[in-house]
Amino acid sequence: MALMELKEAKDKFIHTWGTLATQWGINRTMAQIHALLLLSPRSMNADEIMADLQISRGNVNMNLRDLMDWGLIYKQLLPGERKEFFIAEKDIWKVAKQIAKERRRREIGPLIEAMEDLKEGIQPDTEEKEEFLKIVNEISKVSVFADNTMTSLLKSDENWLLNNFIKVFNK
Amino acid sequence: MALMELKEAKDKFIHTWGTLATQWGINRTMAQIHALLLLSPRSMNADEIMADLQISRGNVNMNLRDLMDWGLIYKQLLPGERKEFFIAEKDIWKVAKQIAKERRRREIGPLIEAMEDLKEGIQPDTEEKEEFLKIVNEISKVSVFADNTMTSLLKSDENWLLNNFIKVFNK
DNA sequence: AAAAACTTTCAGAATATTTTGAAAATTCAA
DNA sequence: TTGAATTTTCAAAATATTCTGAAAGTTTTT
Repeated sequence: MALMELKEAKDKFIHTWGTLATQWGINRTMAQIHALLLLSPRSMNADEIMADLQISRGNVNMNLRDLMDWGLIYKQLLPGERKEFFIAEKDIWKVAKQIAKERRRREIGPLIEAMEDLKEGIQPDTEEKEEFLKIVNEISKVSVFADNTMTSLLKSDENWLLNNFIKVFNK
Repeated sequence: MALMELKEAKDKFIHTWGTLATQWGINRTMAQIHALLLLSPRSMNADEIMADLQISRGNVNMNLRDLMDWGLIYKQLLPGERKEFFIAEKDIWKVAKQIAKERRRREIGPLIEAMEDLKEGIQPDTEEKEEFLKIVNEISKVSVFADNTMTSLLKSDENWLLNNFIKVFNK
């Protein structure tokens, strides 16, 4: 890409972040607000975000709440200000961990639960039922494994250690 | 959940798989066809899938192709049959790896590329631009790390080794 | 207590995604 | 070849998701 001015690059960042997000099952506007706050050196209020991204108040409000649920932004009450201000977590490692954590909770958790339910509902008293349970059990095992792996990665704040482990594995 | 008959359990499995899939940004019908084939002891053709899930031919055709792109099902040409038959990969570890691989490719790849583009477009000749590049660089680092981690996990066919590593980490 | 400042809600509108099904294209047997 | 069987395409319809903006709710100031 050719040389860009800062404003242009920031817009591209916000736009790109929004587009990629839809590919990961995240709402585009939520991602754009997140990107905007990530790039903003100071906290912003709803009106500023509305003006910046040209979106409605309701939309901003809803997505700010979602972003807080995801643990990606914080509410900041400034002295002497009635309005609420929002600031993004700037430590990208924390951001990544937060996203991974949330996705683990939303994507793997329900899968494990659903498989447990199925296991409990079926008595393996025929060949067919055994076949079925075999698959359910396998999925159960794999999802518990994925869950554990995620948890481990998230717990390891010593990234260098993990990093080294990974490098060895790559050889 | 109370005791279920096999048919009921299979339907629940297919339904659940479809619902969960939408939460991970995957098309519901694609997931249902996948679930149906996972549970089917024999390969199925388009007409059978249409009848089973009550969906149109076009829909079945499109999603079968997507499932093949994901590497989750295979086309099977049976001798003496004009119709194409499809069979799912039954090894759940392979399925999980395939899904992880595909998501890595679709979700992390474009992110890395986008950040590289931004880095190239900006000259760090002002304080502001340096700030911006710092964030882009951080995201770049984190996504390359995530990419490597995924790759390592995928390469390790010796699951026991990884499993042990993970257990140690959990202590 | 009233009013002003601000946030939240939610029904309807706008947009995006998925699905249908008939027509076009392809494959294969005769 | 021809034509029957099968697969693929794609425009329009159905469905699902997201967004708007005005009204309702809340908090703070006077």
